[in-house]
Amino acid sequence: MPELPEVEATRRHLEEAMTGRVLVEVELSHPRTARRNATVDEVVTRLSGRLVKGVGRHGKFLVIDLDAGYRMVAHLGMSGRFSVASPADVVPAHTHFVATLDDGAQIRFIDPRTFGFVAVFDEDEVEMSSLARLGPDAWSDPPDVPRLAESLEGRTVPIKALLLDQGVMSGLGNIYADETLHLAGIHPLTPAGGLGTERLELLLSAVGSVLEEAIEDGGTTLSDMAYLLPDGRAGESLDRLAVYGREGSPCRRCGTPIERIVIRQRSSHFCPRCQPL
DNA sequence: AACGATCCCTGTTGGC
DNA sequence: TGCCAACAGGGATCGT
Repeated sequence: MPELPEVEATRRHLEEAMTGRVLVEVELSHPRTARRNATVDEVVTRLSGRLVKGVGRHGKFLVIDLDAGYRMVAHLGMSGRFSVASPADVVPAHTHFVATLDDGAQIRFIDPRTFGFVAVFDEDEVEMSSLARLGPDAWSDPPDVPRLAESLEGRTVPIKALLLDQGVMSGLGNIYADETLHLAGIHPLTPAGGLGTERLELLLSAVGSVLEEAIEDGGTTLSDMAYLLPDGRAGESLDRLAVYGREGSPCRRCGTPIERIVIRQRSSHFCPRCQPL
């Protein structure tokens, strides 16, 4: 499922394809994809004719700067992906959004489960949106140890749940949160507020290296997931995963079978020997 | 305020 | 072999 590395890989493709281009025609065919705005028509009207000034990212949100004071904000959700295509290319099932650029290319948003969205906000609306409540980006602007310690002070919530809290630090999802905790040697049920300076340093270091490596690989494509890069290629990070989806398989470090538990209704994978509680 | 549960959605999978 | 329930989870929302 798309997390920070997959969104960053997507951002790079969209930046190349969209920067300096004009959205000459916009089609939006699914109301759920437009649900952050008032109506489907509002999204289409606001986007049509806009010049793309740049393509950014905050956590798992894509933030595309437009002229006239608008920002296109998109989230891939569980199953969303963008495609940079030619109008002649076959349109995949579940294509809910298509923007045709002034060079003829098409930016398409394909999202079977419709957890993702495409929105367009003015400045005031961005302030009111969930974007404004995001913590610092886990890769490009990670908190330092004192700042993270302050966020975690007194928190009893398991560290795994806290890594998924986008208000503390944004970009990690279930896969890379598990991978990060394994690399740092921290049990996912460890109370967040109980981590000392030394383990917080390990944790932040692990966040950086896990994300860096995944970005180099173009993200993770799971066998049962639709995530693909905008050029149609699959991410290549799957074979590197140490714990996610490896319940019962030997830990790559010590050989102990990987265990799976449920935390906050989500699977957590860990090595009981490398990550003692 | 902090924390936990539920809901949304559909392609894939596993059990019978 | 075929069918269907269970499963996957990011973020919004609500209850405790």
